[in-house]
Amino acid sequence: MTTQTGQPGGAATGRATLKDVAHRAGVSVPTVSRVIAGNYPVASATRRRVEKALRELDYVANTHARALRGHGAQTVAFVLKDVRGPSFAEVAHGIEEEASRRGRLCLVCVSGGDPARELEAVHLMRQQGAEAVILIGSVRDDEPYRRQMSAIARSLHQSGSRLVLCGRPAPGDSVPATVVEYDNEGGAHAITSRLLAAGHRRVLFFGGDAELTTSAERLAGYRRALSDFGVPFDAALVEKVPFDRGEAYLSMRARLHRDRDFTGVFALTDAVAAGALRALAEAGLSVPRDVSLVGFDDVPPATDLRPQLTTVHVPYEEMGRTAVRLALDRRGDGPGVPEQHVLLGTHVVVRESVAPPPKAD
Amino acid sequence: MTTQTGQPGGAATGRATLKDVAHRAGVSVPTVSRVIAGNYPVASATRRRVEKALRELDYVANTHARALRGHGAQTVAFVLKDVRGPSFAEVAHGIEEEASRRGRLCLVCVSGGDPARELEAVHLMRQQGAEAVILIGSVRDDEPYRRQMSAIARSLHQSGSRLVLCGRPAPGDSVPATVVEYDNEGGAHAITSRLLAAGHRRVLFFGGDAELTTSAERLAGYRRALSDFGVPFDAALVEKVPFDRGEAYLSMRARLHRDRDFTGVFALTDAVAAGALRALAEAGLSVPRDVSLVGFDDVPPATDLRPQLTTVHVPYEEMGRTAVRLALDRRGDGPGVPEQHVLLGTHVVVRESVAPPPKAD
DNA sequence: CTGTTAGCGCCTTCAG
DNA sequence: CTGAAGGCGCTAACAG
Repeated sequence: MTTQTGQPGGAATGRATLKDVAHRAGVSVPTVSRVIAGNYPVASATRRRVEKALRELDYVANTHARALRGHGAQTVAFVLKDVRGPSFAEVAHGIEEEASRRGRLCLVCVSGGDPARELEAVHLMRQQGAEAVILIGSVRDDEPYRRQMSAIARSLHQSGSRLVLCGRPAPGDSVPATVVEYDNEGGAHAITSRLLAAGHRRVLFFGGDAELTTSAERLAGYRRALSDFGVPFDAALVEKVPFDRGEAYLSMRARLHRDRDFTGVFALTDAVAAGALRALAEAGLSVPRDVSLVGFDDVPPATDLRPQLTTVHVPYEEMGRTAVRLALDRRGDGPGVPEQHVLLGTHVVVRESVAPPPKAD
Repeated sequence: MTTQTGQPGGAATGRATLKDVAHRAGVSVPTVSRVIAGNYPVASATRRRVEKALRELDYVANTHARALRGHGAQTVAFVLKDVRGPSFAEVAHGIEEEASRRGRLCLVCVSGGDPARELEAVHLMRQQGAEAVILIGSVRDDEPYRRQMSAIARSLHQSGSRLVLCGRPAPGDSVPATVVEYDNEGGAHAITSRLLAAGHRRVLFFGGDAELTTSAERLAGYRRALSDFGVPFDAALVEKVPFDRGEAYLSMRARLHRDRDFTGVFALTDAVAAGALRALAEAGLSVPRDVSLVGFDDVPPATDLRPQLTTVHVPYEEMGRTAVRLALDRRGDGPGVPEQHVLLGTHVVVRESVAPPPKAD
């Protein structure tokens, strides 16, 4: 590595170091360092020579050496299930924008929804000394989850970093973590209420693995709305289907083959709604004339559907931005009052997919 | 930092270091290192004590120190315009999957399409000593671009890293960069030919900034198809519109207001097609009965459109994977034969949005 | 089997 | 204004 030829300045291979630059400029290493930092007096003749050498050798500082020396790595890390999901992508975008606004680089990992992979990713990020580790998306909220998150939060906290939980529940009180959630239950309540207010009484809750917090919370909102309207809950109207548009299509097709005992559908996500819509259309059912349909997420493709989807807006991008902001601004606080919890609002976006149920009930 | 209390093992703040662990286990630092590496004989009694201390102190290695010591940072870096674009997201996913399969962490930056921001990102990534720097997406292929990319490629190459250009042209020959492109021109030719073969003669080329390579190449394919079918090119049938669905909608609405002098539309991307479709539908034009419409990209939401979009499939995810694979496998090669160039194939996916033009021509 | 020594690239004292 | 010395955390050589 560097110049082992004895000849100063004849960089052979590898990146040029301060030493190489110093040799070439005929000065000492600290002088070069000072020219770069610019926060110390250096004779302008010297400075010019150094700057020339810097340019000629195409010098770039070594972040690792810098991180080792003092100021840790200026990085923000995050883990998500899959960047291809539009809602995840929005969160990621928010994180990246806010991080880069603050001069930070981002580390990403995808977990594919596998908790073990997520843990592994966290481990790598811890090794990197990331300033914040942001974990995104729904989980099974069980004991192991809480225990693990608490442990991670504490480890990170102790090493001067911060765990941020985004769109997933806090693992318990007095755990030094930042939690940024959005109002799943409220959004689900509001959108279900729309359907109910329009006169629907048989509303299919379509999609979701009840084990996952997102599904559970949306289901809870659905049930509360039902109860507000005095409509009894019917377990037969809860259809369990994966998050995916293709699966959703198949699932709705099967359901329609079995029965059509509903006039409204609350799809767990916009993508699921898209799949459902296709099955509905193929079955000769018109939305919203025969069946009303709503989604959740308000991702851009929701406006490409015909009819355009009435759905719940979730501030995903803001969630990402907030995660970074809170984690970074909180740095330097002592161990006092370590928890932080933010709940972002959601709201219904009315478009074209809801109408009163058909008369012939 | 670390344990300055004099009391061994009483880690106060900051992450535990090998020294802390060594103190607590009553051994020397290298011994701990050896236990961790596991590639050296250590007495099992000692090993157990060390492992206990490791656990108790919640030790994690410091990547920066490791990177500094020898084997550089095990990271792959990439820059893209915006993760929210489905096609970009697919590339990103391919990169992340392949990188994590090889135990690498990913560094990301978004540029917003601004070359200056992109350059800045590259600089940061160079400082990080990333094993590969992958630049994704369309560019203006001018002299400054080529010069800059060549310079970056050479710098990176010299420091043992690698520049990968993904979905953008090579900056010239004998530049030590890896280029992974896909066949824009061929895809555009094929899909335009579909329209032409169905009998269309007035095909609107809808969307795109001709300055950008992607647009230019797709336009070239369109023109070649025209020429193959003996249809004269008409500049009035080239509508310049941004990549965005919303802009596309507005643009198509305006166009339809002006004239309807076409029976087929080749939208530059699926998102643009979605916007166009909406305007078409609102104008009372049925696709494909009145107008045929095709897109490019074959992203998942293309199947949510009604009718489902006939489009060109682009292997975005594979592009990402290939980028990582080539960059990492090529490491250790000498300076000989440094260029690498891969052109991935594209193909038409026939769905429902193309039909013969209406009879009443 | 284990400890001592040295140095990766950088920056911050401290002396000139 | 500039150089010499030391150390961040880790690992690879060498001793013992």
